[in-house]
Amino acid sequence: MTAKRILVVEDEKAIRDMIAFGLRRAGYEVREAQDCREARARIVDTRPDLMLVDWMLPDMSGLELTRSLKRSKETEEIPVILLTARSEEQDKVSGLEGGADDYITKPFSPRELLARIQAVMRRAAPAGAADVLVADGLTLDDSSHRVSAGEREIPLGPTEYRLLHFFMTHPERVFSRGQLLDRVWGGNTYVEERTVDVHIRRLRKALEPFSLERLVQTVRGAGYRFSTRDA
Amino acid sequence: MTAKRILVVEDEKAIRDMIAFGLRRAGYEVREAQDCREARARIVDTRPDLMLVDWMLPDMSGLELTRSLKRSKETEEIPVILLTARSEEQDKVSGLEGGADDYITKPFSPRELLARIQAVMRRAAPAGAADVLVADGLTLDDSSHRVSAGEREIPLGPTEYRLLHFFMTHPERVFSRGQLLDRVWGGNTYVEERTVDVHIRRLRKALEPFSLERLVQTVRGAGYRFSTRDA
DNA sequence: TTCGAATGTGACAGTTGCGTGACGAGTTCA
DNA sequence: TGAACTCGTCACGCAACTGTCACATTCGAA
Repeated sequence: MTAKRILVVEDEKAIRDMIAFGLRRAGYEVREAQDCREARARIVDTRPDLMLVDWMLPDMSGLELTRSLKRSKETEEIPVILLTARSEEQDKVSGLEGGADDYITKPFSPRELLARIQAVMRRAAPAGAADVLVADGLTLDDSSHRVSAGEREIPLGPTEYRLLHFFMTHPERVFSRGQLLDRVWGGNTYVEERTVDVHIRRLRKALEPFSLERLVQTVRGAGYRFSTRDA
Repeated sequence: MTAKRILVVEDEKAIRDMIAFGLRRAGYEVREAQDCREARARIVDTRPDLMLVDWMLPDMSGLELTRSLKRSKETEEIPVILLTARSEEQDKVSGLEGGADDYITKPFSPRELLARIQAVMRRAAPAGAADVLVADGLTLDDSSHRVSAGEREIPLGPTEYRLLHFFMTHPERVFSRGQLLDRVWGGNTYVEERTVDVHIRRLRKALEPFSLERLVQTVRGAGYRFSTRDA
């Protein structure tokens, strides 16, 4: 897993440096911005995983920035933690109403900051909805992370599991190698397309002992398909 | 087992939010009230399993509220934990005399709060209603805080106990390290995710002499799972 | 049938994830 | 006060997993 990127929007350089220092030590990749205008530029070119935004900024309040981010489809999913100087109750209320995911009052300990960041990021990762998928004799229970044929469990590696999960949630459809890389591996990984073949092979091999390999079908010239109907 | 309901009675919104936030992340259902009047309304319509009551409230002191609750048949069984700003011995004494089940001074850590809540709920559980969890040869008796295999008791540290308890109340499900930190350690703590591994290890080690370590299973790339079915 | 392109398959080396023992700091209890 | 716990972190090592390659096989168009 690559390092998470955090964008720190804070006008006071001293504070910004301190925060950045602490975050880098904790293994995050840090980008900085002095004001809202610069923040917007950074958002576009670094696509941060989380933002720390000071309440008081020279050009526009952090709250307004947050609000406007949450209004845009592009940016609404980026979690925001607001930094405020005083623990004014009113601020907190409007901060959360404005769409911030958490707030923290200065002064704060590095540990507290890290705790909030971790908590917010965890929350941002949504819990899956569909739980038990069934196709022919094959069952995939996502909550227990088990795949089985009847009573017998089928051991799968992480990638094979994700691949099968994707297929079972999108049955009867052909996906090109490129599409599979996007949706199963994740948009910004670069691996050879033929790598997909290998994992298809591994998945089939795991299904073989149960004669279920026919569920994973090759569509020559197009890609692969998961289907209960025979090819 | 459905989620336990906790009613938080605290006038300062900031503190209330923080507490509620932590409790929700730990899996509780949280209701909030700003003062004693509102608290009474919530008690009636939500029947909480436990109450957290601030000492200083605008309309009536938390102590008085507690006293009056303990006088009524309807409400005397609801456990109450008092929150106070200072750790004055005097307060503590009168707090407990007033019928509170426990007492915690601000500031407190999320884990401390969770620990007290669990302890109080355990104590409050009616003696007869054995909340004993069993899985294979393993028994966890929450009322006596004992874990045993057959006749032999298994010694566990506090964290290992909470971990096992959480697992046994959520069997057959995979939890990531992050989720475990949320639900076992408490929502706002920052510790390395690998710390979970170490406690898993300690738990397994304690179960080893009874060949029960297989109940705690690793799901590579996903987290850990408690299951009686073999991996 | 033949040939080139697409796909299947086994092996390999680098990487990652997890298990494990050790250690220092902080707590609790006698 | 000191001994016994407990906790979080670290470093090391192994086993599982990953991506890539080379070679084999299959398919379809001509």
